[in-house]
Amino acid sequence: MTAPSEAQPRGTRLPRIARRRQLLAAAQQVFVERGYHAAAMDEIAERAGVSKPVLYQHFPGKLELYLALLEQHSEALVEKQRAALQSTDDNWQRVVASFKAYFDFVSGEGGAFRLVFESDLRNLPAVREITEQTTLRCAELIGEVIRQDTSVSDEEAHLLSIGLVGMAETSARYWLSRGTIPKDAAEQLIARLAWRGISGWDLTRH
Amino acid sequence: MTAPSEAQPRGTRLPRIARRRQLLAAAQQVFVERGYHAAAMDEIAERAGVSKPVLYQHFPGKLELYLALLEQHSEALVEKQRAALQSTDDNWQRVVASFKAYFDFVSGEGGAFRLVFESDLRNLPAVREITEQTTLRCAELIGEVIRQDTSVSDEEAHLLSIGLVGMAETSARYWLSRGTIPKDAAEQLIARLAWRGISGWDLTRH
DNA sequence: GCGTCCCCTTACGGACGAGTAAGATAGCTC
DNA sequence: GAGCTATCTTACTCGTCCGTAAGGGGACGC
Repeated sequence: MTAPSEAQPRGTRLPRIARRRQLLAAAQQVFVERGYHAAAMDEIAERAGVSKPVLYQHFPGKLELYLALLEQHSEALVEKQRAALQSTDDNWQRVVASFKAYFDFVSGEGGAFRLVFESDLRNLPAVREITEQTTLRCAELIGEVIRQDTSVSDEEAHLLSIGLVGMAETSARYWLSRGTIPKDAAEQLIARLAWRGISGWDLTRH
Repeated sequence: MTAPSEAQPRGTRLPRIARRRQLLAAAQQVFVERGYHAAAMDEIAERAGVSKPVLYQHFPGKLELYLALLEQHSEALVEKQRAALQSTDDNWQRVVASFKAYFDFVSGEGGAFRLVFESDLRNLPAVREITEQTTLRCAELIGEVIRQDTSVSDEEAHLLSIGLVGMAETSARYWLSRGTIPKDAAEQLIARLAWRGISGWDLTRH
C-alpha cells in the first residue's frame, strides 16, 4: 500500500479529464479494499489528494461512481471472454483460452474482480443486474460454441455453460488467494477438467 | 410474502427459547430479503411482532444475530455435503449425491443460501472467514475422494475440488433463478459434466 | 384484590457519512 | 498587474439507524 498516485502535492489543479481518471483510480482502490458500504467518499477524495466536493463535480453521487467502475470492468471481462473464444477454431484451445481469460481478469485490473464477483451491493437491483448479466453473457458466449458441436437443447447448453463459468470464477478466485500453483499450471488443470467434461458429449450414452 | 408466523397477536408473551427461535426466523427473512446492510433491526423486531429491545435481550447486536444465522446455515451445507459423500461407495453416485446436496441447499432453508453465497458483509474478516471456509471445507471433502482414486498432487486435488464446488454453487444458483429445468434433470446434467471431467483422470495422458 | 416480578413498550441519544452552501485561490488573458 | 473564471476548500446540514434508559402492564401467589 503505497501513497496514492499523488505525484501532485495536494493542491495542484488538473484538467477535468485527468482529474476524472484519477478519481476513478482512487475510488477503485477504496471500493476494492473496503467494499461499497464501508467506503467513504471522504476517503476516496483524500486518497486522490482532493476534497469531497471535487468528487461531486465529477460524479452525481456515490452510487454512480461505483456503477461506472462496475460497468467498466464487467464489460472488460465479457470482452476478454469473447476475444478468447474467437482466438482459435480448435475447441481445446478455446477452452484453454477461455479459462485463461478468467485467471487473467482475476490477476489483473487492480483487484477489480472483487467488484464484479464479490460486490456487497448486489441487493440493489441495478447492481445485481450488472453482475448477473456478466455471468450470463459469458455463459452465453460459451453456450453458442457448445450448441454448435453437440445436440443438447438450448436450456441444457445454458446450464452447462453456467456451470463452466462458475468453475472458472471460483477456481480463479481461490487460486489467487492461495497462491501456491503457477498461473499456467492452474489454468491448464482447470481447462483439462472442463474439456474432459464437455468434449465428445454426444459420444457417450447418458 | 405472507404475514409473519405471528399467530400471536403482538403482545403475547413467549418463553425465552421459543422467542429466540422466532426472532431468528424473522431475522433470516429480513436478511435474505434485504441483505445485512439494508436490514434494519426495527424491521426484524416488527416482523417478529415485538419491539426492538426484546431483540437486544436475546442478541448483543446486529452482527451477532447475523453471524448466528450464517454459521448455522454454513454448517448445514457442509454437513449435507459430508452426508452425500458418505452415502455410497460408488463414485458416480457420490457425484450425483454431492451435486444434489447443493441443489437441495439452494432450494431449501428459506433462501439462506443468499447469506452464505451472496453475503454483503464479506468485507468483514469474521464473515469472509465463514463463507470461504464453507467453500473450502466442502472442497476438502471432495478432495479426499479425488486423492483416493487418482495420483494428482494435493495441490492439484485441492484446485480441482474448488472448481467442482464452484460449478455446483453457480449452476445451482442460476438454475433456481431461471426455473425452467426440473431439479432432477439439472442435477443430473451438471453431475454428468463433473463426472466426465474427473472420472478416469489418470487414464488419459495430459 | 394487592404486591411482585418479569417481559415488554415508547421514546430518546449519539455516531456516522452522504451530499451542499459559500467562500478562497490559482493561473490565464489582456 | 487587474480582472475573470474554473477549480478547489472549509464547514455545515440532514437523515438514517444502532443501541439504550426508563417506565407500563399482565400473571401469579397469597
